[in-house]
Amino acid sequence: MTVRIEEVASACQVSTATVSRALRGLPGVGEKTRQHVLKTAQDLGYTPSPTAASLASGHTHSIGLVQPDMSRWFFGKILESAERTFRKAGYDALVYSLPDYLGPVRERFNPDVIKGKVDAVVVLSLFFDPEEEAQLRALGIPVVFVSVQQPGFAYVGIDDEEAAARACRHLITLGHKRIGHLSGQTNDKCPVAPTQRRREGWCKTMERFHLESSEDLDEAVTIMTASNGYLATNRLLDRRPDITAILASSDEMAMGAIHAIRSRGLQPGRDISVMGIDGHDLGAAFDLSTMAQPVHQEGTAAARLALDAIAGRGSESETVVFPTTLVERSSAKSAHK
Amino acid sequence: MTVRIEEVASACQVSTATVSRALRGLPGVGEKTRQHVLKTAQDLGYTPSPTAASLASGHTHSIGLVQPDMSRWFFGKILESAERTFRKAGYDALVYSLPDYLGPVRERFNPDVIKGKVDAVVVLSLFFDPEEEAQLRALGIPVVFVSVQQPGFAYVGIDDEEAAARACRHLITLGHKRIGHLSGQTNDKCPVAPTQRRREGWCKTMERFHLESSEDLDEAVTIMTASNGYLATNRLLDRRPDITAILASSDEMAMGAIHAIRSRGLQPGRDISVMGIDGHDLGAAFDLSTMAQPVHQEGTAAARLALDAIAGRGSESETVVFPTTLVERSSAKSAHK
DNA sequence: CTGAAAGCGCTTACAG
DNA sequence: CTGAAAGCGCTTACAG
Repeated sequence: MTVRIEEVASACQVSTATVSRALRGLPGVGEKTRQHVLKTAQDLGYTPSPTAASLASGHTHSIGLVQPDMSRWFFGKILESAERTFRKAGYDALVYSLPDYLGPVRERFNPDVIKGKVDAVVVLSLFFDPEEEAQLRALGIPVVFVSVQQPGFAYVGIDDEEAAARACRHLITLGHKRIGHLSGQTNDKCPVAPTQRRREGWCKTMERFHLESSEDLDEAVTIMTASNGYLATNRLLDRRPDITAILASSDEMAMGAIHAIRSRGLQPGRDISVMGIDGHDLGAAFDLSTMAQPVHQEGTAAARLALDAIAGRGSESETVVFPTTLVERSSAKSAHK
Repeated sequence: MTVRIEEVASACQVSTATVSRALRGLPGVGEKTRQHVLKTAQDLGYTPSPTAASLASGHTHSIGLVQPDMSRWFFGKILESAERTFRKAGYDALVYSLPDYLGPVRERFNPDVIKGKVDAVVVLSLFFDPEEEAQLRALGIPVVFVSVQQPGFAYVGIDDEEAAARACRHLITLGHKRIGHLSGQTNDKCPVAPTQRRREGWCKTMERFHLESSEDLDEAVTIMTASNGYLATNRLLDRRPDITAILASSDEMAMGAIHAIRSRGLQPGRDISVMGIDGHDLGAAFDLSTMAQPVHQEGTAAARLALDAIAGRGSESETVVFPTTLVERSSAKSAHK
């Protein structure tokens, strides 16, 4: 704020150009000069004005992170991992919350708010309509989508259908035949939303094993929270008392399912099995079996993709799909009938 | 990126100064001129360069949010509420993660990384040493601390000691006499860390009722996670099988306690009562009784305090303390002996 | 109510 | 290897 490059320059008897080059480690500066500049800058407590540097260079050294709600586990996890990766590389993380569940249709994203503020954008769990997509493209900066794939853009995620299919197969292997499903709804037209693909995984797997996969066995909620999972499970069990297992589209919903089962005086795993998907940190405390996704790696990968794109490396629409892992705990056990 | 203020000005036959004033709603612009400028800017798709505006005005319209780990529930919650408040006011949120549990002493905060990038800073759950504090002050911008009070700075939080005391009294009222405590450790010397004050609340209350509050009844962990709460509870119960209730310094630890109790074949509430502090979203799924803090209000209040300080309103070291609420669920019930 | 012009503090061709 | 100078795109006194 107070000491500027000019002062460092005059103190060193060099031009501001040389100070600028020396400080940023650019070539074309004599070793002695560089050392002198570095020391002087240090002594004077000089910090370059990021705002002036941005204006002059055209680079902001900031990344925009657009997501629905950072207080939710998955988003917080991805954001944290991405932020650390960005910070190590010298980038700041600008977070934008764009709630997608406050109405039937979420608020549109206006890329103007980040125009000129970031060098790249990472979008979590949001699907953009053609207009938003066009505006985003018009920004002329790299964009990476996480969790929900946007055609033509870089993407990081898991194979949601396969994850659900494996969870479902696990329950079938344990001897379950009537397996209910807890799914989420998307307020926007988004066929690639994870919850839709997970539902597909359940549905197709059930069919493949000639088991029922009717709508009657599927209960959808608006937001996939534990409390909605609780309510949905009660509705499901009231309607279909013959169910012996439940596959939830997310661990948080699965936790709600476990809560509901317990509050009915039943025991998860023994009376009704439950499987989730995600690998939530609190899953262990619920003894929840799940298909875990490598959240930390996903966040880091998304950040790296953005960083690579800024550096001109990698393709514009690179896709990284991580494998999921079966985590067996006591919420899913053999069916005994 | 492409259309600049100059173009809008010449299209309107006015100076850039007038365009600037008109667009920002400043006084001193004729109504007709303003409308014309607004429309032209709109038609041309003009968006002011934030970076140029910052350099010229000295304001960044960004707020720095410094915290240990946004993937943890409490931080994510506060961040989300603060971000929305900032965004409504036209401010961007720059998030900085400064892990405080990766070693015996956390990494020092270097305010240089945010120098010139933000108009104010909100610090969550971090206590700064004299050097960090001095550097922070040197930034010359408003700073608001949340959760951990830093003398001389604005603060938003709850009365942690009182919250723990009330939780403890609740258990005593239910007839419990041997109440164990799960606490956290602070790696830095910080007597005002919430977990320390909560421990005080338990300790003093037990003493007041002439009940045991020895170290033997207190089990401390490094990070207050559910898994550490699980381990700590097992250690505590192995050592003191006479305990009938546990007060945890955080809901996440309480969840671990409930997990431990269940895995011992016991039933929370019936065999051993558990109380937490925080009001975690997943508390209901655990049937966890707790002293809830108004997290959303705290995040909003912290943001408002920062905004007010930027606007020159409010005192430099304003303090906002929110009340906590007893939430009774089935994890804490009457002792039957 | 409006404009000309300096200034914010850097970076970057362009010369040498 | 180093410097002079233009330029990044706004905002803000200062005049009128």
